[in-house]
Amino acid sequence: MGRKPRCSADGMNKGAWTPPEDEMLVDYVKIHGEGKWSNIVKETGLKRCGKSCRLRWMNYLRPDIKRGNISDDEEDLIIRLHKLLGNRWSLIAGRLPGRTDNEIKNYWHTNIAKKAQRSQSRKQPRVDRKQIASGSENGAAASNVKNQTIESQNCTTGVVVPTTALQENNMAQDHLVSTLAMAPSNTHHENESSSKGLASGDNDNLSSFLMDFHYMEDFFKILDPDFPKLSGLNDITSTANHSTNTIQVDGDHCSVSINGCNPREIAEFSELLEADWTSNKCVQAEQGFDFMSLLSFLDSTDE
DNA sequence: AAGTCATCCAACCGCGACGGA
DNA sequence: TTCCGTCGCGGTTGGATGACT
Repeated sequence: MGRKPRCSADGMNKGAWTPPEDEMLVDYVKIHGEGKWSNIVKETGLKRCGKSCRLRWMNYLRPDIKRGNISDDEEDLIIRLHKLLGNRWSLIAGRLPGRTDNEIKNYWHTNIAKKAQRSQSRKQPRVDRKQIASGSENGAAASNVKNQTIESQNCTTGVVVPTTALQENNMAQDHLVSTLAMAPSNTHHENESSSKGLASGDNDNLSSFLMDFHYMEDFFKILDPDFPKLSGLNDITSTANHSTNTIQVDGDHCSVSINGCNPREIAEFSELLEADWTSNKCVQAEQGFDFMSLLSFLDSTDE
């Protein structure tokens, strides 16, 4: 694939942006809108590569950027979403209006991860980043420590609790809804969610269906900015043929079938499930979706 | 006051995905 | 189908700044 030369390779500026450069970029975006970043260089003479322009705009110049400290609520949301999505910072940022993926990523590494590290292992020696960068033996050891920390954040508890009892699943679903009740303000969760259990008799299908979409309504609301078609779940589930909307486990592979969703959305969602959920044993082939395991997964923080 | 250490965060880099020719 | 240009993402770096001695 033809890779463009690095920004520094053709006389482009590097480092911190100056106010005039910011101004040029803002003016350009005002007129032409976002995108076509590579054209900025040609059309404005700004000595920054398109990539750098995009980054500057997305992370700093965008008018809807929220400044200031991450609130407790936002931190809580980040932690929960990270459990669910892993290091998919852009997805997480999509649920925090005004926050950027870079900001959240930085916040995670400087605050949340640190908290986890402290609580996980007070015995670990302090990690000097310079040592890590040096590649020395000590640096390698420090790097290992760092990796361990990161792994500890990527919760891998995944204790699979056998969940055959209907009541248990209902309780789990209630918990799930409340656990995930941190969607953007445009969504809210009603107590009625708890009534969407398996008591309808659908549990006969548990062996083949991961879940019925009735039970995942709240979850999909959270995902809706990325899977917009899923946000119409109310419509889907209110119809009699909702049984055609399925998430199914076949061996180690998740497959998703959703009416009205384009293949790409479905593929992305399938990938999410497979990468983040199946790997954490929240779902198991031939056993259906295990709410209790997901809850264990969500709750198994390293606090 | 000066030097050192620790922290934060803006910016860079490499890679994969995607779309158009 | 292949190639190329572009975009977007996640990991990483390093300069600026504050805290500490």
